[in-house]
Amino acid sequence: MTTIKDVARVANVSIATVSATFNNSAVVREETRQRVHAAAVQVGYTPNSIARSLRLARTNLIGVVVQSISNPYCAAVVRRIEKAAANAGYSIIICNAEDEARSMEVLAQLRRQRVDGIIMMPGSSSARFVDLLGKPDLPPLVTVDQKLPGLERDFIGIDNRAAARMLADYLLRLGHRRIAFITGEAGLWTAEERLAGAKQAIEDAGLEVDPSLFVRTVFHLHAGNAVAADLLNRIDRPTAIIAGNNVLALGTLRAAIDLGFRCPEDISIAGIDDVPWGDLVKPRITTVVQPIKEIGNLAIEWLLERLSDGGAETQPREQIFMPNFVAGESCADIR
Amino acid sequence: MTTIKDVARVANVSIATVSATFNNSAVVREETRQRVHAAAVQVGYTPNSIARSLRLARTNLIGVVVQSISNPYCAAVVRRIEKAAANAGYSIIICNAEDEARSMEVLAQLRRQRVDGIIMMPGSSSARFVDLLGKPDLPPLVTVDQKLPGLERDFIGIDNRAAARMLADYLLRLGHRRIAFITGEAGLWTAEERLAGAKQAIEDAGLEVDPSLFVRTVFHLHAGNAVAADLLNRIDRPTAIIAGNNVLALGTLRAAIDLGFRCPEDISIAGIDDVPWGDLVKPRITTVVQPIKEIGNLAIEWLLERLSDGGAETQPREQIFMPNFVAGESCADIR
DNA sequence: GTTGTTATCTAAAACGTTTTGAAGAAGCTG
DNA sequence: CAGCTTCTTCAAAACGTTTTAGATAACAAC
Repeated sequence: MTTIKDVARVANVSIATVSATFNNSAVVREETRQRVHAAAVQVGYTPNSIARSLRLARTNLIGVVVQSISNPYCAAVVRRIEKAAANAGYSIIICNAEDEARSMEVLAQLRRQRVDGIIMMPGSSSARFVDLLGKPDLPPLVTVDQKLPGLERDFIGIDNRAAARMLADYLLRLGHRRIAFITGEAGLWTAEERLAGAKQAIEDAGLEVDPSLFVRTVFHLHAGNAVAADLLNRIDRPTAIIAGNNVLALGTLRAAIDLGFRCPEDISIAGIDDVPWGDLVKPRITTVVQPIKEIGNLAIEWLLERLSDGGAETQPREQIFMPNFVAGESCADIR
Repeated sequence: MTTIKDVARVANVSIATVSATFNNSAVVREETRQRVHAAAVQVGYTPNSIARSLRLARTNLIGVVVQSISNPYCAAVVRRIEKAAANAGYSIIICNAEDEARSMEVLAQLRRQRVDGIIMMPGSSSARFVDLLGKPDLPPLVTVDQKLPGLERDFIGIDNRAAARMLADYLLRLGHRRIAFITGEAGLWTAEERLAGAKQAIEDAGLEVDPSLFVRTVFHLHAGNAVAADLLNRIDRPTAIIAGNNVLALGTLRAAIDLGFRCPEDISIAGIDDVPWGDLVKPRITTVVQPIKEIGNLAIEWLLERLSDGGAETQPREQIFMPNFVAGESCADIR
């Protein structure tokens, strides 16, 4: 692989001049600039970012940590992030961190690689993990989606209470009185918030919440399936089910169909989070969707601000987007 | 950020010894090793991969180029790749390359970053692009999914003719005689192969192929929707439609439902490629699925072989996996 | 006492850049 | 012509590692 030295030799200048030329420094004479460029083409020179990074102590790399890139919500956000990052001259290293142990490894690895910053969609929220993320020796870090209690870092997410409330209110207006809610693991911020939002909406409507209708599972496909089946098999089954997650919504729908229920005639279903090509599922599921584009863009914007001079010192910021209600065909009017 | 020098000073050894310690060299005395480790902890040392990469001329980075990470098929493959790469001590830089111009930029960027290798799922197949990919100054490269004509590089894909043929044969056995086929852009290898496979199956059954039933579109959601609607609105509409892609299959299903057709009673639909949580769509679409896990693992395996000593010289290899037929509920028996 | 051998450590060079301070040339001013 | 600017180029140092060739010490063998 050819280096700046080869170019310098062929162009008959010093390596400093070649460097200046490639960095568009104004001081190099036009004629020299052309000679250098010609030489670079001749020897097939490609600048070495590694050497550059070492010298500048800046890699133009951003680490992106997600639970699984095959989760379509993550993938959509990552795509926005990659796009915005590329525009700003940054590349992204993507890391799947299924569990906490792997998350720790991944963070250590990113530190070794001297990424300039990290965007994380956390999957776990243990104290030890929060501790690690809070350490000042980690590069600038923006957290997305899952808010970690006690973590003093930039955070971007949605109003999960409002999201659940929108769906509950909608169902209440349609006349539903027995509304079930399936949510994710205890301790996960989004799961808790969504649960609280739904409960609040029901209470505000002057109804009594039936705790047995509020069930937990893991944010995973087949788990949702089983839990939904349980709900549907009850004698006093609910007339509507809100799923706390896109995957759970589909799982619930599938369970209902498999048990011979029609949606929305026999059971109404609504979900939080978009599902990819959700508008192709029949019936179209009523849902609240996150502004993924804005979330991805803002994550990069904030991170780049922190990377700029003086950006490191400012207080942690928080942006809570309002999700959008999108009516589908999965909820029946039973008034 | 602390360096090897700080560790050396605190441990009262030379930097060479620190380096040897961290690289588990056998020559360093046990007592020294412990002193070094203690010093490293004390000063909070994290090795600098950048410096290491510069010295070793090896980055342990792999570039992964996809059209869009939000395509679920890509995401699934990328996830396998990331996992396998991480196991082998490699990180991946992910790049979205929607069009050819962007692909070129991305490749130049990866070259500057001195990635050790590249895995690419190409979106375009122009001669200029193939030319660029064939250049020997590119790092080792494994192409996946889309085979580029005339490119002398490792390739991993599926037997697309067989995939289309499986579906066509299945529909023929069910009594269908007017079978339509929606495929992607002309010139794309997968699209052409699938088309050819379907045609062949119909001819082999002694039937005449009606060219007007073989239509093209872009591998994109709403395009598929429109094309499918066209087919369904014909007087002599087909009794079955094969979609050349997961997204097209869903688009076709949606178009059918929107036009008031029932699937499979009024129209049978089958597709190539899995769709994420495809088993949640009602009716479950009959499909052939790719062995994504095997594809991802093999891509890394081959790439790592090329990175090892002498791996660069071996002839380009090709692995064509056989996809798996998975019957759903979307095709009617009309015998 | 010389020579080898082994075990452990180190100084210095190298990897490919960017940047700094200086130097040479050319042009202008007085 | 001396002195001052301005323009352009360059040598050398630095970034943080790994590796090579050698140094030192301890010990054994002759």
